[in-house]
Amino acid sequence: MGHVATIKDVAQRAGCGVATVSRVLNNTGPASAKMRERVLAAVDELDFQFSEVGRSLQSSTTRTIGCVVPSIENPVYADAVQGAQEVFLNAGYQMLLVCTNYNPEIETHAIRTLIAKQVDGILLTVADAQNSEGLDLIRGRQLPHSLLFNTAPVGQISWSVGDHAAAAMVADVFVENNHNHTGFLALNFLNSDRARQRYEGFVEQCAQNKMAPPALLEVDDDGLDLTAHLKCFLKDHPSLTGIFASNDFLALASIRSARELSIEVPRDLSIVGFDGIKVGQLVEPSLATIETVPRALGAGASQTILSMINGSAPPEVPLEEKRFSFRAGGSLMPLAAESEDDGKVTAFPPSNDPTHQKAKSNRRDQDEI
Amino acid sequence: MGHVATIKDVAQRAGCGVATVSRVLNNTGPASAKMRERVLAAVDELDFQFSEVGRSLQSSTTRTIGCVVPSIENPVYADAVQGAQEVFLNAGYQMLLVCTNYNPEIETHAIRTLIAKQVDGILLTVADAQNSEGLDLIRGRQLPHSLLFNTAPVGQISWSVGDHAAAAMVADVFVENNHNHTGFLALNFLNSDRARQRYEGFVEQCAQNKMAPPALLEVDDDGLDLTAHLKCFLKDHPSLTGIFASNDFLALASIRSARELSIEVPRDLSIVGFDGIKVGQLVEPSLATIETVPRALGAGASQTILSMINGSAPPEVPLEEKRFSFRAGGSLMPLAAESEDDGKVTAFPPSNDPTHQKAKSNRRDQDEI
DNA sequence: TTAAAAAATGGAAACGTTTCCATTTGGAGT
DNA sequence: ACTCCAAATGGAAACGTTTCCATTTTTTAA
Repeated sequence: MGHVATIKDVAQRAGCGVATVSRVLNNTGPASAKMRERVLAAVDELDFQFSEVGRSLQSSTTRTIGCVVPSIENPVYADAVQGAQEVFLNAGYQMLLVCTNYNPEIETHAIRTLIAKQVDGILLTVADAQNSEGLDLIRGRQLPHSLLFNTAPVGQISWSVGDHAAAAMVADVFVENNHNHTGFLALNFLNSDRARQRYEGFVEQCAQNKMAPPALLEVDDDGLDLTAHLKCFLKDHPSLTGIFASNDFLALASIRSARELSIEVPRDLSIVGFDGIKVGQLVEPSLATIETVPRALGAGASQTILSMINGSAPPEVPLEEKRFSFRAGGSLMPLAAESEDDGKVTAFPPSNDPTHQKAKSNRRDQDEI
Repeated sequence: MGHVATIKDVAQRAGCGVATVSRVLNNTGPASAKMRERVLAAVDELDFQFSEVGRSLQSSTTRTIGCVVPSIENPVYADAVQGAQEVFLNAGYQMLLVCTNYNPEIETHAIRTLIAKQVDGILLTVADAQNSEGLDLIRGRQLPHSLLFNTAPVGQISWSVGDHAAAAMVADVFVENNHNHTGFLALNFLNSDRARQRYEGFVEQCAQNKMAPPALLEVDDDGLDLTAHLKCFLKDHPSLTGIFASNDFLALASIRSARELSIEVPRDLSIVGFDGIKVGQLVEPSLATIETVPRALGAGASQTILSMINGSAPPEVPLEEKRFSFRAGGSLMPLAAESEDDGKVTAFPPSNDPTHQKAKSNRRDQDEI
């Protein structure tokens, strides 16, 4: 890597001062046609390009945005990050990406480094928005930023799904389909405040709907040993007819595990996912789920940050009903209505017993195309 | 954002010169205990943190790596990027990510900007490794870099899957299962040299195996109108019994479309995918596919770059057989052997006719757990 | 032709570091 | 008390820009 040309080299070659070169190249301030030409020629000959580092030092702006998310192996984050990246790129910003793997220490350290690198803003999904060292750092510096996916503390901007309300909607869907005994399947709560929000929303709305309190199955890794967990879970809760999985992968894995246990979905067990990943529509049965718009959230949050930087009007976070919706699918089937409808359901046929043939309404008209 | 402290502020507060502060904080050079303490106190009081911009200017190193990929909506790239990011982060580097959307202009522009930002290295998947303006730029500056997924031009390092050989393996699998009339399903070739490599490898090995030359179905978007395309395709090629989809999403979409056309997979049509995405094992039928190790490739390529930077020994690109393998799955079923085995197959029962009941070997023993 | 105004140009400071080198300080040995 | 040496310290230059301001050149008007 032989010496790479600086503005001084250009100036020398063009026989002028550096100020002139700067003016010509940035089109700031006057320059004679002859000078302009000589400078441009020199630039060409030397293959000169400004050093953004020098520029950043002088302008105290880096045209770089930090982005901190738990993981992009999860397509929800991947989509959001890509949406954000696109918005930033169009605005002339590049994006430093850090995946924290749900590890708060990495999160804090990454944010610290991003601040040191003088990013112009930070887009982030933290493990816990109520208690994030990194977030405090950012606030302390008054750095333009926006939360993404996190449910924001009061007074904070956040582009979130609306997990509480979305989960409540799932409870409503279950009750409409006569499922009163449900379960909630989650990856370990420690990971994220989103999972907790979903659980809370679901539990509360179940209560509201006079459904049985949902049983909780918390698994600690998304490996394929879900089958064993599921088996125990269903044994412990024989009256259970529907499971709300806190994300679509978990939902798909559940369907697979159920199949292995000779439990047919949705005949013996209905399953509803969360996120609305693309592949959910390709499989059989198709996945009933909460459809979200991660890309739009990512893009919106980015625009919020950009507007903070250039002082323009920030975009509004869309209303909740625009941020999620229920997507029907073959993994959820209505249960035959019980005799007593609004009271507490007392005796319930054990639906997860594969030998027990339930009234088999063949309705699959939901969203099958 | 009130004035953020610089090393000068610290020096002033500690009552010493900036050089001393630098020495103390970087543990480079001597400092008395008393001085050390005063500096540390000042740092604490002022909440001082070095500006990496200033550092970069002085050291002409940014501890930042550029990463350019087509898209992270594709989990293959997402995994690779995340693997890379992790390696970089552990080595103290952060990663600037650009998604090009398969657009060569964005690619070139992004690389130009990354160079201007003085990244210490670039990890990239280009649209066409044989002809990439951005790649030329990088080579011109002799910037540490590594290709990822691209099949490298001679003399170039690249962490690629080995698409040609992997696709050839699919041809072998098909022929072993008595599928001689196959099709190749691709997203538009213009997108990537990888798709072309796979097609070539498949075609060549089909010829090698004395199979019929594969029919090509090139679709231009991964929307859900694949059904119409597939219908035409199967009508045009009635003897076709197996399809090699150039990625797993396409494969899953094909299975879904087949289902819509009342073609049962694998009974009426076998399908093999490419990539080995996680969800392929969760669905029914499970997806026969080429399993790849994108995360490992991303990590390896990163280490290559790091070794170029610090002069250590670069890791070896693993042998092809370590980089991909065939994963059996329910979407592929052996065909009943034909009478003439090695000659060209002449008359073939139209397998895509759903009324035509083929010998139904129920073998699903492949990798079903 | 000359004066005044306008345009073009370059020098130098500033941005926040690190590091070289010269200077000062502190101790140990006499 | 003095010398000598090592340790500690600070000033200043350098990294690559932009921009202020002073200076030089050109143009315009009289």
